Amino acid sequence: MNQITKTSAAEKVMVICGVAYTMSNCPVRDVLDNIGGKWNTLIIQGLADGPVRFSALRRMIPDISQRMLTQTLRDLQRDGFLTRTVFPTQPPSVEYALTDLGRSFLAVVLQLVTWSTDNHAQIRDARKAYDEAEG
Amino acid sequence: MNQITKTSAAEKVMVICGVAYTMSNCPVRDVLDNIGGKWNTLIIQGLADGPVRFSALRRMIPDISQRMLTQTLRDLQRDGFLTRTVFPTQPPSVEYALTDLGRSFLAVVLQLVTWSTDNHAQIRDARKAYDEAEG
DNA sequence: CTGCATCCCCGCCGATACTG
DNA sequence: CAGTATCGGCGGGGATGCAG
Repeated sequence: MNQITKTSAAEKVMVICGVAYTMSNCPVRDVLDNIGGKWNTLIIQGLADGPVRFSALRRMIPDISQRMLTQTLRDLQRDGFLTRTVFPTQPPSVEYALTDLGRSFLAVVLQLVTWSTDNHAQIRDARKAYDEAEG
Repeated sequence: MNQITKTSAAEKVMVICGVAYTMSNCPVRDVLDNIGGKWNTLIIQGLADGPVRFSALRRMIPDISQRMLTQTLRDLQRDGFLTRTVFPTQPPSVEYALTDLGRSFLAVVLQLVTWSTDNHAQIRDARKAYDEAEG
């Protein structure tokens, strides 16, 4: 039987591709958090061409609040996707850059972008048809 | 300049890989909604081997509430990832199955799973190192 | 320039109870 | 069996103001 998640006596367990994980140590969850967030993938893409300073990132993604920029950058740094280097200038400047892990992840993100654009029309059509049918 | 999103006079615009979208018609957003959700990818994987009935899905993913199962299935159906077929038995039975689009999407999800498991250890280590350094 | 703290809204999601 | 309806918590994320 192809069981995805199961509830054992004490601990919730999810089975993905035949391997069991708890909800808290599931690798897919860890990655999903870095994909599902509103700004994560945009920031990753923003760093694709090399190190970028904080204020430059803000200009690249004007819609983001600096609160979310700071927070998302910290999350991504914590997970090892990017590095943060502070230059002791006056006023200080901070540069963010993808790590090897981050570049590897960027490849996955770009595949996602490719698939999305390739199939966007189909999704929109399905959505429209569904909404018209149900009302 | 590699601008990701820009704010024009009236409408917020995001630029991904050189192409501009509004926040509401962005293809990546549409797909991200189907990836970032808590249960979407699990359900997609649950249907990998063929059509599955509602109650069978519940058994495959015991942690999910039937509220979220119903809702996520409806969302995925709306976007054209799966079909819903009702059999007029007594009591009624409903079968869910991936569409071609859904199977295509499943491939993306599986690549995500692969990348996650391959790089899980590295992420956990980075996270641990970060937490120990900062406190 | 970069970042933190605070307030607050809103949508996801869980729990529970009820229908054809 | 396969839903729907309702309530409520919790967290993501926006707006604003302050600090080094």
